[in-house]
Amino acid sequence: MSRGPELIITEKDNAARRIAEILSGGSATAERKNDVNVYKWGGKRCIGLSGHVVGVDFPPEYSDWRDVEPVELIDAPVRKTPTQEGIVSALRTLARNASRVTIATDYDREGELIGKEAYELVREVNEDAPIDRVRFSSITENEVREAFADPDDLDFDLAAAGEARQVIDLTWGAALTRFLSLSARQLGNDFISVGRVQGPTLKLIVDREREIRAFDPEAYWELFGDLSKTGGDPFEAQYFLENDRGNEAERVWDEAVAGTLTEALAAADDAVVDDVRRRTRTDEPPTPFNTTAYIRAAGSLGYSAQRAMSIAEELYTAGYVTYPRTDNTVYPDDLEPRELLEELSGDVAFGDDAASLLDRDDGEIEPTEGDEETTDHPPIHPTGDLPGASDLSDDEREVYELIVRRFLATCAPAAEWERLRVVALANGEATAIANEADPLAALRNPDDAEGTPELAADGGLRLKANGKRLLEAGYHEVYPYRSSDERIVPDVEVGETLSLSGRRTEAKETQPPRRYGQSRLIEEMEKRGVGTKATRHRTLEKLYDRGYVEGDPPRPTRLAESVVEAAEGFAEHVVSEEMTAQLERDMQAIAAGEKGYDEVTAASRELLDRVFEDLTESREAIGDQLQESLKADKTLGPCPECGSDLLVRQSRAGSYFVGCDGYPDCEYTLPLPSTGKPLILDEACDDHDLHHVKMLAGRKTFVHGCPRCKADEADEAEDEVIGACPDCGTGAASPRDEGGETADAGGELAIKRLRSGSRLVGCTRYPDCDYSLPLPRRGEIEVTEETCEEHDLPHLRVHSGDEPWELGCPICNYREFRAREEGSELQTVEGIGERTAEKLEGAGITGVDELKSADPDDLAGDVDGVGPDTVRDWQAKAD
DNA sequence: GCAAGGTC
Repeated sequence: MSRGPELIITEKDNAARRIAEILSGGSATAERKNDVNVYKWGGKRCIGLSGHVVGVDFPPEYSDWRDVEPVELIDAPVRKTPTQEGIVSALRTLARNASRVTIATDYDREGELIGKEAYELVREVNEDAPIDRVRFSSITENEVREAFADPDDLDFDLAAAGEARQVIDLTWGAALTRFLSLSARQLGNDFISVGRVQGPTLKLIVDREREIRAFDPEAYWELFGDLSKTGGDPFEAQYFLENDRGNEAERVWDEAVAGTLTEALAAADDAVVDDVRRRTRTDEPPTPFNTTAYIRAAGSLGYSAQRAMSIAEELYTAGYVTYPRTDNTVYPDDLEPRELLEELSGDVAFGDDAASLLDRDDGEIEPTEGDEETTDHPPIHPTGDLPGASDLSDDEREVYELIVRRFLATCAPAAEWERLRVVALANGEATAIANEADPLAALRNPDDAEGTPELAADGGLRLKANGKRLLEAGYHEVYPYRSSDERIVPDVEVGETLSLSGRRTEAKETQPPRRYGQSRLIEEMEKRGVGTKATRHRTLEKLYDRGYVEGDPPRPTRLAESVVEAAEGFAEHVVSEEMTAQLERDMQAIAAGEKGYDEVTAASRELLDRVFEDLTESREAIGDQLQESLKADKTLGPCPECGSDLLVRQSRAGSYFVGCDGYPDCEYTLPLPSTGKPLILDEACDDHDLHHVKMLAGRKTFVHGCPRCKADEADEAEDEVIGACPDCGTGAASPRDEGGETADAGGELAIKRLRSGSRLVGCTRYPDCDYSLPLPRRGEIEVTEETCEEHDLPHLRVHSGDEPWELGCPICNYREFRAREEGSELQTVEGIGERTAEKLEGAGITGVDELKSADPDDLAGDVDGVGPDTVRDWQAKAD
């Protein structure tokens, strides 16, 4: 047996570094091998993989989509090949002379499989060294030491469960994806994919869209009035009816009854308090963050799921927060909340709040726990290493504070609310009139299957008001992301008379269910067991990339509907969450030794064989349907010249425009705005029968409308001259170019409207002179009497929204705009956020070039809270 | 070029 060093293998570099630190007592040194860190101390080496370093795939003879029938993939062999050559070869080199190997990958099923992959790579070069497995769910001194003191063996059954999943996912995914793509002749980048996770996720979105489309709105009425004590503030109360089962109804489903009740309400000047109920309610602090809860909270701050995960990843690699991909909602025993709170109390933003939790009278700190306790990683929480003032961008800072405050909240006391419910009976004529109405009709909800309930004994017209008051702010003191708004209803007594004013009846309609937002979808996926903490947000991204959903909240395209329909008809399994559930059961059975890998994969292949029997017969019909949908997703409406369809197309340069399906016979086109990606809306133009277009461009998203209307408006609009062109007009200072053309060619500046919908101030001699200044897309532009002395141009005023705003001189405006852009250019440097950029601008640094050429010591003297080293750091990063 | 699952 070899007497070489002992080798420890982890799932990722970060874990390798920390484990080396713990086991070596801090003496480990790092060394690069093939771009991989190897940590070294005494007779030990520790290397981190990068998740799976080998992948499953078919042999190369199956790689041509046209040569191989998709059905052949079902029984094709599946191989494992290295996908991370550098890491694999480093591992082989280290393993060759290792005397012992310890697998320390993550403590979950996928970690066991990654461990087995490492095991096999080791065995290829070293037949003898004993190979152990250690398991721990958080990388802390105690857990790691205990695990290494008592190592275990790899669980080959558990790893085999993971391998079964790999093979089943690959065969189903590849065979069906190729089948759909080939049948619709979509072979380039626009192939049509399906899989065990994207299938049910897409069906979830499409099913909701079907519900929305099938929804039939129902009219109803609600009545309100404002009550007040003498001299007191008014508070809103709502009409309701209560039956003998104690059920309350606020909605009136009959227009005539609503009319009578409105009359009754009008007849009352005051109302007598009939009932006052007061109770306190405990509002428990939130549970620790797992990935899904974190994505949801970041979502309510306006971050997409993708963005939230990438920021968390940054914070993790920088060492400020723990691993962001976790299912766990229970802190490990090792976590000392008191110590962590002490470390956090050093921060300027949340330090006082952290300290306030340490100062509580009862002294005890007992963090909350969620329902999900797993072995993978701890819940996401701050590490206690505080970032410096300029270490984070603004977004990173905001998200970091969210994670910190979530931790604070889990250590904070519950909040206490007082709920106050007041019921008042309208006085005067109201009762008599109200009793004329058929209150049964008022209470009858068409959706209520229980039938008509008995009425409460007393008639009349009753109003209720619900108030809530925060008695103990509790965790809200440290966690401002959940509403702690109060609704004040004053203290009143039974029998007290309140005056009634502000009576109103609101006509409403029932609303269709809402589309799922991104974080809501991820929550649904988790609830249904579809995907994992590390993949759910990526699956969503994939649906966007594949052209299955657009916009936010994601809306399915026609293509998505056709794919789901085709799957429902022929391969229901792949759009059903039951596929994952079944697989999960099989994996449990393999892990428990009750079923074999071969048995499970063979059964899955048989099922896929049967799917293909039906599918093959309908190949053409499915292909036609998919192609039709692909075209429908791009169709705006009829071409005015030839009657074919107008389609959204993309030029070779990448810009979007509207072109005719009859091209090249018909060359009709319309321009689209240059910013954003076009989304075709349901709404259509009455004049041209063309669908409206929305341009998706993040925060700059806007509705363009009917592209033909926009082009017509531009054609009809007169240019409005506002002055001389500074490049070629009267008084222009210098010769324009060496082509002999001189200044003072008589060019004038005019407000112009382009066919693409944008507006600008440009030279009347365009295209000979291309001087131009941008104008906002929205609002009426008024040319005022006021003149800019510097540029001899009128000030402009923009009328959009409620208040007109002053754009001022268009040249000055553009100059300010450019300055702002330059300022924000600073933010492209890692570590510089909005606030830091502002400070730098205050010191006269407005662009990256200026930053690079600045003297670090001088600049540090001019900017608060920034040292020369930080400046040098920025300068290095800006290069 | 297909999936889903790791990690960066």
